[in-house]
Amino acid sequence: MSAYLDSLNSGQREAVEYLEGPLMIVAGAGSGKTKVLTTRIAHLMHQGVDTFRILALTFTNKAAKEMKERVELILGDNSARSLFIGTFHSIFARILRFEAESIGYPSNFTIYDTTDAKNVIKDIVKSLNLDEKLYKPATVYNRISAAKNNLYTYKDYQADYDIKQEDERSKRPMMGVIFEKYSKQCFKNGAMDFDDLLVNMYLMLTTHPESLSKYQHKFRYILIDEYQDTNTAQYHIIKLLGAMHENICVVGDDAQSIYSFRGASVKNIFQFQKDYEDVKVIKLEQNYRSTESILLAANAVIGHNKTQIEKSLWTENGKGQKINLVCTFTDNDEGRHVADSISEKKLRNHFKNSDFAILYRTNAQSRSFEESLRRSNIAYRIYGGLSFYQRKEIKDFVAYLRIIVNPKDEESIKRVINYPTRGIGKSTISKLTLYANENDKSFWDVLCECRAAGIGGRAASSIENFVVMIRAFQSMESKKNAFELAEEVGKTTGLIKSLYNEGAVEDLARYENAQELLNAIQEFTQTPDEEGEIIEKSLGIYLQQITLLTDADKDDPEDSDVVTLMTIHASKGLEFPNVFVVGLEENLFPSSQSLYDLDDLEEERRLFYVAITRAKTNLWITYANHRYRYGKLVSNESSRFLDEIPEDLVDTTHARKPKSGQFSAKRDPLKQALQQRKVQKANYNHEVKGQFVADSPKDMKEGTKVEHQRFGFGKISALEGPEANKIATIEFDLLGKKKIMLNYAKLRIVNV
DNA sequence: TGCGCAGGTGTTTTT
DNA sequence: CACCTGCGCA
Repeated sequence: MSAYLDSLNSGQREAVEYLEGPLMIVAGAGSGKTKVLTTRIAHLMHQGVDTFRILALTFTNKAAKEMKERVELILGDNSARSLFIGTFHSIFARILRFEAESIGYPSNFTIYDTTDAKNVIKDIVKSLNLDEKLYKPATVYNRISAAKNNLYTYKDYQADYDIKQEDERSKRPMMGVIFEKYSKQCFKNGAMDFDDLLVNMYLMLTTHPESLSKYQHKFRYILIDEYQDTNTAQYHIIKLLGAMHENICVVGDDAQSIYSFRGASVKNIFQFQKDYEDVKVIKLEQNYRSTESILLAANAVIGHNKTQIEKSLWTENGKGQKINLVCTFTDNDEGRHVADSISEKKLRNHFKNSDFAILYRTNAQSRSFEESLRRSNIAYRIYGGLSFYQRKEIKDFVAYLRIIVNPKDEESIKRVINYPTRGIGKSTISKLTLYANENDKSFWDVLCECRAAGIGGRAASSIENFVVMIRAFQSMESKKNAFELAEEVGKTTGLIKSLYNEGAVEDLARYENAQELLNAIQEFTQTPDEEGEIIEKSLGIYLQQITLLTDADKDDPEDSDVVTLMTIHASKGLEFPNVFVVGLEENLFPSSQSLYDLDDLEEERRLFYVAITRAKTNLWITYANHRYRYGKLVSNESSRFLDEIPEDLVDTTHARKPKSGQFSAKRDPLKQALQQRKVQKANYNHEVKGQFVADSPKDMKEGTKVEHQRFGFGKISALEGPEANKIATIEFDLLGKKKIMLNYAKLRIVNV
């Protein structure tokens, strides 16, 4: 039989082998959830299920990527590549690309990120002459988003009595009108925001029975990760897609539900059992990740929540070290203490940087740790925060590309029509907008006939030049690939040049970012796939992909060894040998916004539970008596959650109020030793680091031993295809057989 | 029209 | 503290 089943415990194995009919896996933290999901997919394929009939949905790209890689690893070949594994948003975007026209959208629809969406809202609030303090873009956006996540259209919204009451109470009676205008504007722009990807998927399925039936047939097996985080829209889509075969497997843990602010509802877990007859429920309660102390602490904390599914997580792992509770004077001391602890732990126990994670409640907390780590010469990486694609210079560049692909995208046109400066000012824009609205024309069409809109003189000729330029780009689209086109855009628009000319240091960085965007597009077009598979690589697809990428999706360099800094939200699903959970203070964690609502407070507690359960071996929990907030030093009480951890599990050596600077270890002998170690390590790393120069495909023959930049070492076992485009089958030491297109793969020959 | 500066304002969490 | 906005000036 299949060897991959052998490493599973009985519950896991049952979950993998129960293929037909609805299945709910209640999987506690660290109980091997990902292993079950990936093995299940591999098992399905092993049973002869076609890859394109399996749909697996996750919440983050990272989780999707890991799942794909692990399936590949189990199967030992690249047959996993055509699996539909991805986030709800990215998979639906992919499907909607095919189906968009049936609901009136162009297939090259633009995907608006939160910033784009807020800009549209800002314009609408202005055009309605509303109080911009009251109708702040973020507030309006959140309200609309919440409605959409519940599948409310603007019509539903306007008709709902309770909503109306609520908006009037908060003095925002025009919310429904803004929602309507926003929806119409996005549609007119051929654009969808994040929520629309769900809403429109639902709309498409419910209004086009033939499409619904197509996807119901196609996806014979559906798997949903983190089911406790699904919102109403996602819930209904899953239900629709799975209605024919009812082979829906959901994995979830109510204790880890931390996205209710995004419309997620734990109720979906309970509802699942009511929606289908004979739902098989399997609980995974053995934790393989953490020491007993860590697990006991986590269980004790979550025990303070009223609402939860009964389960008890246990482990066979040893008791392990006590949890370190650390109190410092200020947030800067907190940073220093964490950096020092990492140094010390590295030295004593020979951990790598990547064995450590610092987890915090809010992104703003990263500052003190960045400083202390930098000072201690510890490499780190912050996940989250501003994505590469949200930087101004990148958004500007992308806006041009978006216009080429989808000229209806008014938002993008407005963003760059006068950047770089070409003398098309505010008054001209508002004239054009007015004319467009009055004559029911798209902004682009009005640009094309700007003189009819009453524009003359210099502005008119500038606009005409702009239109000619964009049209020229559009006609290049069929002749050039995405990279060549983007390069042309950078040159012709003067975008690259304007960045280069600005001269200051940060401008140089922006210039380099623009170059990096070009590199990314180049890579997208040139390297069809890791395995050399060729799929469509149009500019339109590229643009739809990048909006859904976050900073966390960026690949780490192969040789990177860094401490991870991230929010607790972002850490879900990950594990580290050593974890610092920081900032355990009232008003911060639990957040000040959550103190007056039991449900909110319980969600904060679940968040703390998630944080604790990331740790495998060592856990530190820290807090500071004083912290800079808005530039002012404020004092804090320790978090109520700390009192919920049984005392006997905690080491309080550093928990008593220290004097400021107590933990700064200027004369620490450890530090000197560390310096030496660093030098050694650098030498050692040097060999590994060395520039990876790929060898020519011509020199590769059957039997040649090679090294792949990502896949490691292997041997070519077969060659096929024409001389100019040879495809090699390579047996990798770690990953097994893979087919690689030599023209695209980066391989170097290993001399034995 | 464009840029620089002063002042106000705000912090959860993310696809 | 850091970002954004609005205002005033060239």
